[in-house]
Amino acid sequence: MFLYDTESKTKREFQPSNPENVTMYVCGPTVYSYAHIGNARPAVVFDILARVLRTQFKGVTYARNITDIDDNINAAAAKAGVGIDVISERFTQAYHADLEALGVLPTDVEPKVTDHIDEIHQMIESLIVQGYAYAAKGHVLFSVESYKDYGALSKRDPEELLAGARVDVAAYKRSAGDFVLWKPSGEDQPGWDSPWGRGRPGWHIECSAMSAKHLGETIDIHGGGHDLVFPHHENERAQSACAHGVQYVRFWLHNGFVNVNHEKMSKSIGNVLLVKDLLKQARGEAIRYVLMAAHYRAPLDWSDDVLQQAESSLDRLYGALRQLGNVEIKRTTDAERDALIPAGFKNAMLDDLNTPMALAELFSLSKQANTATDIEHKRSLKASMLACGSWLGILQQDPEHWFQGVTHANDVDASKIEQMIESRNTAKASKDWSVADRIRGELTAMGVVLEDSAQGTKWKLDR
RNA sequence: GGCUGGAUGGCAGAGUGGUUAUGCAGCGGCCUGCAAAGCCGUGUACACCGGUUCGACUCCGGUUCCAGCCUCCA
Repeated sequence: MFLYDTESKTKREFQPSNPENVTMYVCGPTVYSYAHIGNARPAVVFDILARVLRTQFKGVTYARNITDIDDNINAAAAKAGVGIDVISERFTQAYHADLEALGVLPTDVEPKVTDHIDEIHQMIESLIVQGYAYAAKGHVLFSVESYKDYGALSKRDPEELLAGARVDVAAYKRSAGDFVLWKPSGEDQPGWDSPWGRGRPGWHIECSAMSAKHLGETIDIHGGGHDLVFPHHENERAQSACAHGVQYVRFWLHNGFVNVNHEKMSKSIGNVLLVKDLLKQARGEAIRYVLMAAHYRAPLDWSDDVLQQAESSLDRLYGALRQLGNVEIKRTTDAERDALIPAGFKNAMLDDLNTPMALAELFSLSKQANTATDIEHKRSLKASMLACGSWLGILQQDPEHWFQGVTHANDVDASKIEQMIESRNTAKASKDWSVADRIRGELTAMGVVLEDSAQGTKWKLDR
C-alpha cells in the first residue's frame, strides 16, 4: 500500500519495519472538554487506516493517547473546584462515547500521560546526560541547536524560526527555539517530584515517552492533525531521535482540517461543532460518512447540508442491501472476505486511503445489486458490499435498523405502524384507494414513508 | 514577512495530457392504482493570464483569492 509521508513529501510504498507487526501512534485528545468534529476526523481517518492495515499485514498495534495532564485541564478543574482526575475522567468517557457512536473501534493501547511519569523522567534524564537538554530554574529544556536535523519535518529553517519568534523569550532559555520538557508546578498546581524539582511534563515529551514504551523506539506510522506538524511533531521527533539515536517515525501522516462554512472552527468565532451535538442532527454513521467523503489530507468544509446529503447517500447503499435482505450469504473467514473486495475498491484504498474513490466503487456495486437477477450474482454483490463496508466502518448494521431505528427526533411505535400497514393493505386488496391513501397520509404525518413492492410493504422513517 | 496546501458543475467531492468520476439536489421517462424505492436518460464543471503540446481541467510560469502553521490548537 502507498501512503503520503509528510517528511519526504511523497507518496511511498508502505512496508512495516517488522513484517509481523505494524506500529501506529496517533495523537489523541487533551481531555478538558467535549470532542468537536475536528477531533473526530483523525479518530475516524486513522480508524479506517487501522482497519485496512489489519487486512494487509499480519499484526497491527495501534496506540492513541489520552493527555490527562495539561494547563487547560488544570484550569477546568480549578474552575469546577475538583481534582484534575475528575475532569479528565469525565471527558475521557465522553470521548469514548462519541467515538463509539461514530463507529470508531477501540485502539490496542490507550496510554495516559499520568501513568507514564517515570518513563518521561527517564527520557528527560537521558536527553540531559547526552547533552541535548539542560535544567534551568526548575525547567528542563530541549536545546534545539544540539540537533542538526531540527526543522526537517516541518520544512522550517531553525535560523529563521529563531529570528522570527514573536513571543518574549524566557530568560532561562539558551536559545529562543528551545522548548520545555519539564516545567515547575506551584503549590496549587498538580505536580510530581523529580530530580529537577516538583513539576509536570511539557506538552511534547509525553508522546515520545509513551510511543517508545508501547510501540518501540522506531514506529512505522505516526498520525495526527495537520496543525501538529509544528511544533508538536517536530519537537517529538527531535526528542525521540536524540534520546534513542535511531529514526523515530518512518511515515508521518497528517489529516486536513475541518472548516465550518469556509472558516476555521474556533472558540473565538463560536462555530465549534461538538460531536455530541451533531449526533442530535444525524446518526453517527452519517457523520462518519461525511468524514470519509473527502480525502483525508484535504481540508473538509462542513456546512448545513453535508449531514443530510450523507444520510441520503447512505440511504442508497442501505437501500440496495435492504432489497437483498433475503439473500443468504455464507459466513466467511477474514481471508475469504478480502477476496470479495473488488479490485477498484482495494486499489483506491491502498492508494493513500482514497476513500472518495472507494465510495464510488461501492455505489457501483449497489447499482449492480439493484439490477442483478441471478441469485449467485446477488449473493456475491451483497457479500462484496458488506466486505467493503467493513474496511470503511459503515454498512454493518441491519438495513431495517438503519431505516427504522429510533432517533432522538422520532419516537415511533413499530407495532402500531405494522398494524396500520396491514389495514392499508386490506383496503388495497379491495381497491379501496381512498381508505388506503388516508392511512398512508396518517403514516406520513407520523414521519413514516411506505414502499410497496411485490414482496410486500416496507416502511422507513423520514429523517 | 517566511513556510505549507488549495481553487472542479446548484451542493459535497475524486481523477486524468485526448474517453461518463461518484453521491445529493433538479429535470424528462419507465415502473406503480397513486406514491415511495429502483431503473433509463439529462446539465456550456474544471479561478484568471500566458507558455509547452497535434491536443491541457491535467505539465510549466505568473496573477488573484482561500485555508493552515510560525511555539494554546485535531
